[in-house]
Amino acid sequence: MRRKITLKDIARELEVSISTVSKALKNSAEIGRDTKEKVQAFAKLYNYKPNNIAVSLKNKHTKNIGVIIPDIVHYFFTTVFRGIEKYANSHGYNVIICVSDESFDKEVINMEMLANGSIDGFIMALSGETQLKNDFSHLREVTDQGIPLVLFDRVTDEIQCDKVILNDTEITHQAITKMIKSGKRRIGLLTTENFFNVSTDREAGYRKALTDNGISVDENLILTLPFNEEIDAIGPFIDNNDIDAIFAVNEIFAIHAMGIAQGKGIKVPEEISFIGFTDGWLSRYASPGLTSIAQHGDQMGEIAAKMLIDRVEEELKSEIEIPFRTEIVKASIVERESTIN
Amino acid sequence: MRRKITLKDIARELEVSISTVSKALKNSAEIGRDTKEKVQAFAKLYNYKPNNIAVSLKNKHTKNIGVIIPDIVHYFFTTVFRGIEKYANSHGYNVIICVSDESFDKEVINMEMLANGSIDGFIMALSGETQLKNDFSHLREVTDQGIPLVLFDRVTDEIQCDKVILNDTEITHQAITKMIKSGKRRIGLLTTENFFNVSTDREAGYRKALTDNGISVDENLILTLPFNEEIDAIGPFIDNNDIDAIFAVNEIFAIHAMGIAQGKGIKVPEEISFIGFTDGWLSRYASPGLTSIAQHGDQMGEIAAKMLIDRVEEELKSEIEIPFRTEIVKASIVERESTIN
DNA sequence: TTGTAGGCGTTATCAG
DNA sequence: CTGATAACGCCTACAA
Repeated sequence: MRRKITLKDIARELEVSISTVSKALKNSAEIGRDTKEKVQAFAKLYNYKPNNIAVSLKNKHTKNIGVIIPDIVHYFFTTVFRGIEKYANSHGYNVIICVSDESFDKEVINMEMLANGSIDGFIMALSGETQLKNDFSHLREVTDQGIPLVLFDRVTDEIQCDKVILNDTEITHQAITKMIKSGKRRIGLLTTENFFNVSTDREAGYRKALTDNGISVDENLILTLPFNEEIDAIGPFIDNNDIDAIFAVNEIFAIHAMGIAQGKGIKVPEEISFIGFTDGWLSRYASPGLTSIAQHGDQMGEIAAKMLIDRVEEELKSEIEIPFRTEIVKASIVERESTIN
Repeated sequence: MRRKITLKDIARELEVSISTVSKALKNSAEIGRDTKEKVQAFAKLYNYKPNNIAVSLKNKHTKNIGVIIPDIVHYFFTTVFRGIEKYANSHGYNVIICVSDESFDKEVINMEMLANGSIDGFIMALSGETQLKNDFSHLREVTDQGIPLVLFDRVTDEIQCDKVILNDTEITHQAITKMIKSGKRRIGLLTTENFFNVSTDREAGYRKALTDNGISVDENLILTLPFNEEIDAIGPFIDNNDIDAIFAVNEIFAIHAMGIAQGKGIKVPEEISFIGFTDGWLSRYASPGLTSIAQHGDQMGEIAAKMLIDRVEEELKSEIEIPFRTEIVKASIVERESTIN
């Protein structure tokens, strides 16, 4: 078990000084040709690689990005993460990922763990509890220390930082309008507790689309479902409201609702059509295929990573402050068989 | 923008030495009560936290675990990751995750990035290309340096290290036997290229179950599908082989096949029954619900993390060598409506 | 009870 | 062209 070799080891073996070795390996012009060659050959032979930790300590940046998301077994977050990882890796950064599990406390603990030098910046989506409590002191803590932060999807106006969001309101407006155009009038909305900014935005799009098309909003057609998968309310909701279309703020709700409708012998999409947010595996493989809103998580992730890394690297070079930006990713509607074209 | 405070800062402010501060914060008996109180109060006030990087450099371990998996948008890997993250976090470790994307080169690059001091050990599942090439020099490189490694699911006998695997052969045997017991005789197997150890193991279970039950293996009933989702072959496969059951080595193949069968008007499970590996969202929400093999990814992840952390921490304390272990997680069959009970 | 010094591995500045 | 020295932030054996 050959231990990792250090500059010091090379210096000792070659009977030169540590700094000579360091410079030789960087091909510094200060070092003589033969010394350089000797050192480089030796280093290659013993597979020398600088110790990341020591470099980090010296340079005061780690080339690590911290990502904190509410859940990993979740198509959308997974794709965002993939985008982050892809961009980060191709730019020499590693990704440390923590899962808040929708818990405020875990989010705080994770941030503290990482904020003590382990990472150069954060990319995160707020946990449900954090949005509920509306307490962002841990984020402020971090930004006050000058650690760059990029929020995506689940964001808040309370914190000044870079953000990447979806055009939730607009795309929902489009989707609802599409349903109306296809002749639907009694369109149900399946949503989550409204402390989620995304649910609020989607509901706004829903309401506006209806009124823009001369349909008044019937509050009975809006069903708020709890966090966990308690879906018993969907059956009666369909039965009692003369519904002819359902828009759901996530894939699971949509698939559930469609299954329940099919179980009642209701024809999809003729009698009830369905659209769900998140164009994941479920939407693709449902039968009939579920028309859905593609959130382009990969793209959001790449943008978030780019914003963060750009900021990190700018701050290294210059002292000029970059203003915070909010990038909006445009969702798209993926048409399948659960809606009338 | 208040920068992070260091021991040196505290020492300067309080006009004591750095080591006094260091000891005081650790409640060392060497330090006088009032000095300790003064230092601790000051540290709390300014929210002092030791710099992880400096501690890592000093202690020569980072409290980071490197995880390398082939894919993240994949139910099974996601659950394993969740298990790893959960165990690691509760033991003060962070998780750095890299995605090999089934590519040998990416796997190598990622390992090299992390092996230079960033992590205390690796947990990984081999990429498809790595299993195909059968080249594990990058793993050996790492283990030779004394970096602990735990392989899970996609493993190899070529490398001596801790491993966590599923009882693939056995559970497949059980599942096939179950199908036979329910009256099925022409049982098809949908599998992937056999360089994956898991596919090989599952096929072995399939073959053994048939012969154990007096059914000879018909090679026409084994369909090998490529990596990507090329599924055109499934239709003819069903048509031409008088098939009455299908076992698939993953969820997607199973769902695809079931959809194709349903499209042909074939009754599930009476005419053809289905079982798929991976008890993910798709299996749960398919209609009919897909009977599937739960791989208990969370559990595999926790075990892998425990094995790794135990080894890392043992090596710090003592010099005794812990022998390598292979833990076997027992899968279970989740019965749904795609099979006859 | 407190402080000094050396070191973890690297880099950068400055002197020779 | 090469080397000594200091520094990044922390820890600890040893000295005072």
